Amino acid sequence: MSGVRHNLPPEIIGRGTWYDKAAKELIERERRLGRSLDLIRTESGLGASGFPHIGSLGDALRNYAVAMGVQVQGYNSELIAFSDDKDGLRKVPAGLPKDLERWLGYPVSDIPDPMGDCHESFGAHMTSLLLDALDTCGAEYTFKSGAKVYEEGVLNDEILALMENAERVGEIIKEEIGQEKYLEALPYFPVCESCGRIYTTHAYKYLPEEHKVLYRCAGMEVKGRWLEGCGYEGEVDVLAGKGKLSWKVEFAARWRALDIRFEAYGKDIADSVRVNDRICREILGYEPPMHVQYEMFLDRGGKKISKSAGNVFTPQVWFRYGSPQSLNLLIFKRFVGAKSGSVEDIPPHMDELDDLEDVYFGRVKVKDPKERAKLSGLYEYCWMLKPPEEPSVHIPYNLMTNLAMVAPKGAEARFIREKLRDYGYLDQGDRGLEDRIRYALNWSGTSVRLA
RNA sequence: GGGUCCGUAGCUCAGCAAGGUAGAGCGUCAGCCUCUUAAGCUGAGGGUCGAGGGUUCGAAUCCCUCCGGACCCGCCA
Repeated sequence: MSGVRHNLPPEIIGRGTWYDKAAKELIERERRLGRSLDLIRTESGLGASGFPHIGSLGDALRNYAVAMGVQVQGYNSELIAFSDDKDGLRKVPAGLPKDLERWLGYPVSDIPDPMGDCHESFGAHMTSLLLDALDTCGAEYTFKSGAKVYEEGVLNDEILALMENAERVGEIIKEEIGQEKYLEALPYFPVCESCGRIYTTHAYKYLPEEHKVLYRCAGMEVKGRWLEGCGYEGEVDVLAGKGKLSWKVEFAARWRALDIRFEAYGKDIADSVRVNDRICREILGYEPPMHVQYEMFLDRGGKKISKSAGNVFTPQVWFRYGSPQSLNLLIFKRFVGAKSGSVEDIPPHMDELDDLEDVYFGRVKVKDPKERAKLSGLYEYCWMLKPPEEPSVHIPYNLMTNLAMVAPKGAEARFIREKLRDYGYLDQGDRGLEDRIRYALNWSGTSVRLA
């Protein structure tokens, strides 16, 4: 038996992807913890204080993918999409009127919609952009508004526990990240009763009998800029939904109140998650959800995508040039690694999705069963486990854009279709061709304008 | 100060979860095809997998150390 392979042939888990492995680990962990397996929830926090970019969508989709993996294993799951719309406005997003500055520090759910009166608030508008993208991508979720959650008192048990143990909370925060602020301050931001802002208040004393905090509107430095408080001294019932928990403890409260079992997060909030894990376990007595940390989306130059740098790349931009499934592919194909997110990524992902489709439909043979399962499974995840019955027509994206660029004005679609027929691309049908033509025309139109 | 990721062909990267004969695209070169196009097809060349150690019958893959590059946190969220 010398020289033989000692490894047993690997069992393929679920659809063979990373998500299936993670889902299996998650279920095993829950089983070990002795918790109910009736409904396994994952969560994603939706930023509501700026235009959602590709990274915001990525967070939600990754967490949704793990929920799908749980379903593949035969269990019920659900993604909670939690809008952080009780957060204050810290900065006026690029592209919006400067006079929004007067709303800095106000909860985004209290600021009027600056983009017409189509939504009930600034936060609602931003949130809806992200939810639209999730819908387009085919994700299913249960939506929660942070502001409403506070109003409805969903987190009240947790808020009481945190206030009553505020001293211990402060110690944990100091131990984990060295920040001493919460040795003094309570981890709660009241909305100032006088001026309406949330980031200018400083909660300094808790009255347990009345479950109220005393605060003063003292001002705070936000994003390198001093937000002057109005000086008001007041008190607020922490169970009345007139404020919010600091992020240092809010995750923990959400996890327990909403019974969250898994949450992936970007490395920018790694410290916060570490603190929240301890708060959740030690103060709230709830074993925190399983976590996986992922890398941020970077642009082609390796820079963090930021609104101020002007390299914002939104899901809506992607959908102009590529299919929702190709965007899902960008997000799903690697979970933890760094990745770029720019328009340059669209053509290769459109082509790569075609390759995966060939594997899924057996038109391309992959010898290694593990490899085949992984590629085929990735394809299914890109379609949110609802892949089409028939493959679409496959045409290299570059060819499409090339034809689009030379097509005569006014007859582009007909020209492209005729050329493709001549080239023999349409012999097997033209399923999905209309979309591909639209993407290519959008692409070439933009390229021409840029040139 | 704390943490994460990356380093594989000229370029951009995949492969690493779950160890089993180093891959793709682009570029280059040779040829073919085509109604001119950043189009298409066939083939070729090209890599001590950042360095060193460890585990192993076997390491790009797992572990440790180091080097180089980048990012995040140390305000707030």
